[in-house]
Amino acid sequence: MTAALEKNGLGGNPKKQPAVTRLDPLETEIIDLFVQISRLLGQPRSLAEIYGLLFISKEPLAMDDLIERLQLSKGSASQGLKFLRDAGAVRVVVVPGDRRLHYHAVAELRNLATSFLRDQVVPHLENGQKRLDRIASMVKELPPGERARVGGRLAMLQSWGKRGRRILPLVVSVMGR
Amino acid sequence: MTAALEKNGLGGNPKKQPAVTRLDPLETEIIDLFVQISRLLGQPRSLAEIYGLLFISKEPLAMDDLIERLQLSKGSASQGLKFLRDAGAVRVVVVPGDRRLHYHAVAELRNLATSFLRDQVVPHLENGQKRLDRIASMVKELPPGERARVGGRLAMLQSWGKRGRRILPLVVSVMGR
DNA sequence: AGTTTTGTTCATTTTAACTTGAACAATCTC
DNA sequence: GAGATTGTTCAAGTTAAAATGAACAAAACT
Repeated sequence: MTAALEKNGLGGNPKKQPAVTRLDPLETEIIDLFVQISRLLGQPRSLAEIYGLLFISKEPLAMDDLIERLQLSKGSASQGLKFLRDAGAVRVVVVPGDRRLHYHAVAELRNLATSFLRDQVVPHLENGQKRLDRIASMVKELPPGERARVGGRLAMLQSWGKRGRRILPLVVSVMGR
Repeated sequence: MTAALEKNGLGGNPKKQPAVTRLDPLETEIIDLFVQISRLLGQPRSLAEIYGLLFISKEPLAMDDLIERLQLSKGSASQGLKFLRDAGAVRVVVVPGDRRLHYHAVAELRNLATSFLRDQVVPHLENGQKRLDRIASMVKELPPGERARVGGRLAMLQSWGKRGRRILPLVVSVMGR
């Protein structure tokens, strides 16, 4: 265990180092909320912790800060921030006089929803569409009896896909503004 | 042995054992489609396999059939069917002259979407709402300066929750009929 | 140039979720 | 009522996803 995060007492810790600035109860509660959301959306916990802390922090934070306060490994922090950057959920902030990159949370729900759909949902739907096309061509080869029955099921699946795709703009519009 | 799953096409395999009544390519493809959807929705693969095979099967299938054709353990099959039953995604069919329960897939998208939302999404939202209330009461205790800033963030979260809940009926209506 | 700071990558370890199968219960058959 | 059939439960095992941390690269000081 690295010295940096050695002691972490809940009991008051001396002045000295900026030290293990523990999360206060409100921060903890907010982060837990994001962790819960991340489970619903199937995203890893560390992402939620990072985003959550950035969301509630007054000042932009550097990777160091996140590592210390959330007790993350360097690797998790780096990868998590990369993901959140790519998803447009956090933005880099340059703090004068500090070489480290800082981050703040993008809090516009519309942006978040849009990029989540674009990155996590749309690819699945497209992939599913390809698979459906393949299935459709297999069904054509079936003997007539089978073809009728299986064709009915196929039609259902196709309609599901269509409805799924119809939902997307709707979601965006409700999240919008 | 039920007649339903006897034939197996694919390179003829000797008589003797009923053997691994393998899935034909179309069944495989359909099941894979459901497996993919299950990943998007964060449900276990075995659920998708069971539902997928029932979805495309002409006749209702017994647990035995599922175990044999999907190579599942008894435990997975039993638990998977229980879950699907509870979720309203499959229904029990009594086949005269066979003591075993059989199952067929409920294919109405509206039903599926509704019970998915009810079981998997709504509880999260309610839980989140409770957490938000707890957070709101913590924010009240804050010194005025902090309270203003944090209050702004809190308001955002509350509005996210509201929008989330507004989406639900919308989804149901688009999936409906 | 050398040293320190900042950040990324990726092979390994850990964790949480899923699956397994043996024990058990309930019901039917003879 | 002994044995077979059908189905459930749950402790233990397996597996896939996520976290770790050491090695590395790039840039910024001195």
